[in-house]
Amino acid sequence: MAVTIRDVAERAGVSVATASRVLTGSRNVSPVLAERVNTAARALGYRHNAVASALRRGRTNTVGMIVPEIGNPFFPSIVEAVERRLQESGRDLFLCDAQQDVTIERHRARALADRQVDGLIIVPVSATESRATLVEAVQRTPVVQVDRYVEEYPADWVGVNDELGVGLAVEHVVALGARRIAFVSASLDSSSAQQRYAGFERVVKRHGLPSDTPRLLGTFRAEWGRSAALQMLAEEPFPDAVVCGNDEIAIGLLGEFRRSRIRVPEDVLVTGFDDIRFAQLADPPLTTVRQPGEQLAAECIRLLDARMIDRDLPVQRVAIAPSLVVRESTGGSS
Amino acid sequence: MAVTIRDVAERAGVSVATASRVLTGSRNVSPVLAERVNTAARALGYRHNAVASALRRGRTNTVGMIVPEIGNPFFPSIVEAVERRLQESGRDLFLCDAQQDVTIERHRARALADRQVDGLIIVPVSATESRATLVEAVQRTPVVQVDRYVEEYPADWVGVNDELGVGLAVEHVVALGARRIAFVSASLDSSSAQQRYAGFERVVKRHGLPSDTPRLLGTFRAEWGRSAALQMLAEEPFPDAVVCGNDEIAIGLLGEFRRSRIRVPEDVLVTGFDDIRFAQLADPPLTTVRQPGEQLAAECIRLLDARMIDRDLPVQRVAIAPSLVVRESTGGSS
DNA sequence: GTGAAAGCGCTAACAA
DNA sequence: TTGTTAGCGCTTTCAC
Repeated sequence: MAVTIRDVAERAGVSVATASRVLTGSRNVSPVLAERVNTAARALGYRHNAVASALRRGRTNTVGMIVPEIGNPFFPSIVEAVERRLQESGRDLFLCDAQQDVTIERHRARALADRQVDGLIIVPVSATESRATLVEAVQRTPVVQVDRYVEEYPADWVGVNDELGVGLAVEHVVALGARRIAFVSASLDSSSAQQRYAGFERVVKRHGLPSDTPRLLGTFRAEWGRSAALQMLAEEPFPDAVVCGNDEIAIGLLGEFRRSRIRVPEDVLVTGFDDIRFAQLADPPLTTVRQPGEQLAAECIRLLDARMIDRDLPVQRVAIAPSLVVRESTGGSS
Repeated sequence: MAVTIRDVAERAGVSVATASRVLTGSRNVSPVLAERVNTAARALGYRHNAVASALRRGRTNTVGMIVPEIGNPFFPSIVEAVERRLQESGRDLFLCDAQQDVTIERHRARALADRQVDGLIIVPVSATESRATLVEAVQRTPVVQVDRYVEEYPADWVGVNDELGVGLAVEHVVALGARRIAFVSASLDSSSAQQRYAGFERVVKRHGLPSDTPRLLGTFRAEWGRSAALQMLAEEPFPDAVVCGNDEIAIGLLGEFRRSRIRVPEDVLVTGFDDIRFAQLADPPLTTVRQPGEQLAAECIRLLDARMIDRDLPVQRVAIAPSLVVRESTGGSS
C-alpha cells in the first residue's frame, strides 16, 4: 500500500493531526515540527491522497468542463484559455467531450458532479435538450455556461454577442456592395446557431436586402460547407456574398468554390465566425468574427468563483462584443 | 447536505449494506428489496458519491489522459477515439492539457494520480524531459504512452511507425521524379520529431539523393511552416519536394507558397503527416501519412487493461504501420 | 501549539 | 439473503 499521512506522522514523531496541518499548509505549527514532518514526508515519498481529502473536506480543487465536440477547433482554444486561468488559482481542470450527444453530455455532467468537482463549465450541446442536464447540475454544483446557453438560463452564461457578430459580417459585405447575401450555418439546435441566424435576418431586413437568398442550415462542419456550396452553385442567381455560421463551414465552402473555379472575393465574398487558427491559413485567408477567448475564459472563471461563494446570486449573463477581422476572402484589410 | 445511502436504506427499510448492494448492482439481493431500494433512491433523488466509493474501493472507474497541446488538431482526434473505447467499458476520461510544458505535464500527471485514476494515457511532451514524470507515474498507476514515447520506454507504448511513415512520403515523391527533397519539421525534442527525421534521412540516403537540401527544424505549427517556406524561397536551388513533419507545418507552407506564386504540385511537391481534418481542405488538398486513430485508441486501451491486470508484465511496444493518402499536393490520386 | 478522536459516504468482510 | 461493523485516508473540532 502507498504511504499515508499516518506513516509520515509516525516517522516524524508527531500526531497525524500535526502532520496534516503541516502538509496542508496550516499556520499553527511550530517550525521545528513542520520541518520534521516535511523531511519525513520527503523521505517516505509521501503523496497526498486527494480522494480521501475530498471526501473529508467536501472540496476537490477541481473544475469540470464539458464541450460539445473537442474536434471542433474553436473549443480547444477556449479550453486552453480556461486552463491557464485555473492554473493561477491552483485548480485542475478535467475536460470531457460530449461528442455532440445530449445523452453522453448528461453522463459526463453526472460523472463530474459525482466526483464532487467544485464547479462545472459547460458549452451545452443543445439549447433545448441540454436543459435538463443543466438544471440537474445546478442543484449539485456551481455551473457556468460558456459560448452557448440553454433555454431560460438555469445558470450563468458568458459568451460573445452572436447576433451582433454576424451583424458585423453582414454590414461589412453590404458596405462592399453585396446585395444578395446567402447564409450557411448549422440547424437551430444550439443557441449559437439561433443567435447567428437571428443576427443575419435582422441586418438583412434592416438594409432592405432581398430575402429570397439561400439560408442553408446543416451542421458546423466543413463537409456541410461543401454541400451548401454545391447547392448554391446549382441555383440561379448566385449570391454576391455568403455569410457562414462558423469558420469550418466557410473553409469547406471555399474549398468547393475553388474546385468550381468560383473566385473569392472577385465572384463572391465569404465570411466565417470564431477566428480559429486555420481561418488565416485558408485560401483565401478568411474574413471572420473573432471570439476573444482569453476574455471569455477570464469572465467565466470570475462568474464561477462568484457563484461558489454565493449559490443564491441572481443568474448572470455576460455578453462580450466580438470584433471583425478582415482578410482577403472579402477583399483584404482596408 | 446531499442524500446519502443511509437515507435511502432508511427509507427502504433495509440496512446500508443491502442498499449498497442494490445500488452497485450486486446479484445477491431479493428482487423485492431491490425494488424497494431503487424506489427509495429515485424518490429521494439519491446520487452516488463517487469520491467516497473511490476511497473505499481504491478504484475510480476513471482514466486520465494528458496531451501535449489540445490545440494541435491531431490530439483531439485521438482523444475522441479513446473516449469512445472507454465508454464501452463504462469508464470516464479526464483529459488534461500540458500546454507543451513539461512542468505543467508533471503537475497534471500528479493531479491525476492523486485522484486515483485507474490508469493514465499520455502523449509525452518531450522524449527526455518527460521521462521523470513517466517514471513517477508508472509507480503509482498503469500507464500507456501513445503516439510519442520517452527514452527507454518506462511504460508501454502504442503509435505508428513514424520512421516508416515519412519513408512512405519520401518514396512517393521520389517515384514522382523528385531528387532534391527538403524536410521541414519540429526540433528533435519529441520521439515523433526524432523518428520522422530519421525516416527522412534513411530513405534519402538509400536512394542516393542529394543531402545538401534544407532540413529545417522548428515547431509543429503552421507559423513555422510559413517561415520555413520563406527561408527556402530565399535560397537556391529550390527543392523539388518538401516533406513536412506534420500537416500543420505543410498547411503553413502551402499558404506561403501560394502567396509567393509557387505552384503546388507543378513547381514543388508537398507532403504532410497525420491526416488531420484540414488536410483535405487545404489548397491544394494535402498528400499525407494517415495515422489510424481508431486503431491506436483500441490498442491503447487494450494495453492499459492488460497492465491493470498485471503490473509486472514486460513493457510492450506496439507500432502500427501508417498509410499514405495521396492528394493533389503531389499531383492527386493515381 | 499539539494530540485524541470523530467522522466524510461508502463497501466488504464477517455473522447471522 | 440480510445486517452489523470496521475501516479507506484525511481534516477538524475539541480538549489540553
